[in-house]
Amino acid sequence: MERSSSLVEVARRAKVSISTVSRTINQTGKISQETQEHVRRVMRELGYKPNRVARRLRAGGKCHLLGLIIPNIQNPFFADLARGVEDVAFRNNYAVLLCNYDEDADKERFYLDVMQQESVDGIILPPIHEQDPAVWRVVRSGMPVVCVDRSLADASIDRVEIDNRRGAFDAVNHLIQRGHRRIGVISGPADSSTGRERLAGCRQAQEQAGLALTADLIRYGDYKQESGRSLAADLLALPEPPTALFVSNNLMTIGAIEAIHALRLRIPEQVALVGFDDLPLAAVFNPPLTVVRQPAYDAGRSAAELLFQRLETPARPPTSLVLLPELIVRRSS
Amino acid sequence: MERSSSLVEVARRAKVSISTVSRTINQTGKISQETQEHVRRVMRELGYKPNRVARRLRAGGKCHLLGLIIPNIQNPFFADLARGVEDVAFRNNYAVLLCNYDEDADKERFYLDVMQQESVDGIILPPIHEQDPAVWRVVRSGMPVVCVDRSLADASIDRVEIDNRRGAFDAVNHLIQRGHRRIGVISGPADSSTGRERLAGCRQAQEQAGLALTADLIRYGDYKQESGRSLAADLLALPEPPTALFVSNNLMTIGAIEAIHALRLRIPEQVALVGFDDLPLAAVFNPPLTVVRQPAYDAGRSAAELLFQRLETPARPPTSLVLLPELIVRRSS
DNA sequence: TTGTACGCGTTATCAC
DNA sequence: GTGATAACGCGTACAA
Repeated sequence: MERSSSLVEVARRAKVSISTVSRTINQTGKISQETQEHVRRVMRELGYKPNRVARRLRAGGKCHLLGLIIPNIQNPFFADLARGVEDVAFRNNYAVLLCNYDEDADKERFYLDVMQQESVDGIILPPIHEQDPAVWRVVRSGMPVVCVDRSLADASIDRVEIDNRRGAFDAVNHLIQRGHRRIGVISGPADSSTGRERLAGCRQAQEQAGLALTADLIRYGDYKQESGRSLAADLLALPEPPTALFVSNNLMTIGAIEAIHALRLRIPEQVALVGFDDLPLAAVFNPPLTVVRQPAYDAGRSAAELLFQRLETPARPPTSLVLLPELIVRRSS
Repeated sequence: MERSSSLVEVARRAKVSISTVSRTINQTGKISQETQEHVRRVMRELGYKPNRVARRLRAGGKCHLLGLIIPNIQNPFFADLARGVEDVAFRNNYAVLLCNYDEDADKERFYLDVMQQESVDGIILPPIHEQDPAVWRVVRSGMPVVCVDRSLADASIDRVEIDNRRGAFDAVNHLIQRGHRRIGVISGPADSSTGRERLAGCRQAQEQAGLALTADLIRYGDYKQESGRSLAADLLALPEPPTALFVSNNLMTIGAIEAIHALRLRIPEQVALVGFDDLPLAAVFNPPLTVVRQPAYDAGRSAAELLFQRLETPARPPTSLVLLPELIVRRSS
């Protein structure tokens, strides 16, 4: 492989020392105007690009690389989030090392190791759960970490959350306003913070309306399509079936629609439906889907901005940001 | 930041030289069993992890990092593809540096530079177009490159393609079988290989049926939702509008549906619709969408496997793989 | 079988 | 202002 020219090469061609070249690049120290211009010209001629790897090895800081570890890139929510992170990074001339841990603790640990070994400037991630020892280890090592979407059970670290309770509250409250009294809930895993918070939002809305959210109307899924399908089928087969369904994430919502179609039920006349997370086709669906839209892109953007702020001012107090989801009322409810 | 211990640290604690430690890690050279075990124990105690950055700086090879540059992570097709790449990489203990170039040549160039400066082991990407000078430069520099989905106008490099012509042919042929004579085509960019091939497939199907694909029924989009919407609106406003639409990718298909709904046209009675690429909601859509499903995950997987084969045997002749798409007939056609 | 010393491309700390 | 030089952590040729 044709070796890309190094600092030494440039220095030789420009007949100056490597320190002069380095200082020209980094604007550090005093260099005369003419020398600078001369060096710059030579760099251009040689098509010189500083070697990021060497830079990182030396410094540790300012490596212009940032790590993002997400549960599942195939979930549109995380794709949007990743995009938000990436756009901010690109604007700052940073690249993003993006990894996918597939809700698997081992994979998460592997990628956390990789990030540290790559000495990235900082890491953004939704921890797999609230006391994630692997993440804690990284935090303690001094690596800047920003939690997004999910978080650690400790306020001392930067975080961007979405108000899950509020989103679920709005959704269920909306269904109640429309006159529904028996509302089936397909929740996320009981041990995930998002799952718990969304369920709490449902409860709150029901209690406020003087309704009881009885256990027989709650089902716990795993945020995947198939569980949405089977649990919805389950609820709709009840002796006294719910007249409305609230589903806690996008993939399970798709599953719920499958189940509803299989029973040849009409939306919203026979079953009203509100899902958490927007979907690419939701707005043109028939009927258009009422959803709680999470500001995924903004969450990613904010997380990246928080990280850059911390890199700039390492001593600043931890910031906690809460973004509001938005109930988009369309026609399925 | 608490410095993660280095080779020197391990060597000191184990009372051996750094080469012994290095050789123990890399299984290179002869080390006595007992020394190895001793060293390993010390490494575990210290929680030692080799520094990937230093490793890359040294060798250039075996850096266990692989670059993936894709047009748009928010497109489910590329998300699936990325997932395929990542799974194979993970199995080989490789991390993936994933970047998003947003169909923007400048961004693509930026990320290609990053990849080289990071000295990744190899790069997987769909080039932005067939004579992509930035990609060519990288290839000439000796960096292993695998093209996936799209390719360069030269057979001398590894590639994984999907039979776009065949997919488009099947789709349009299907519409013709259903009796359609005026079929509107929303193509991809004219300078992308996928765009051209899919268009060629349309042409072939029409010619075989003795139909003329007149220019007024073809529109060229940019694979994004908004272009699908405006171009579909455009076609449907024709004095003699098409009775069926073939749309060349998923995001533009969503846009086309928007346009169809805006005109209050019924699918498939008033406009039949076939899209390229499957979508999460397509199967439960009303009516369920007829699509050409591309094996995106497999394409990513194959590309990564090809790359690993090349890393193992740099001199092997370039391989070209063609994967078959599948027409899934549902109810929109 | 094991140890020593050098170089990878940078940046930072000296000295001039 | 500018130049020489020591790290950064690792792999490896060469010496022992």
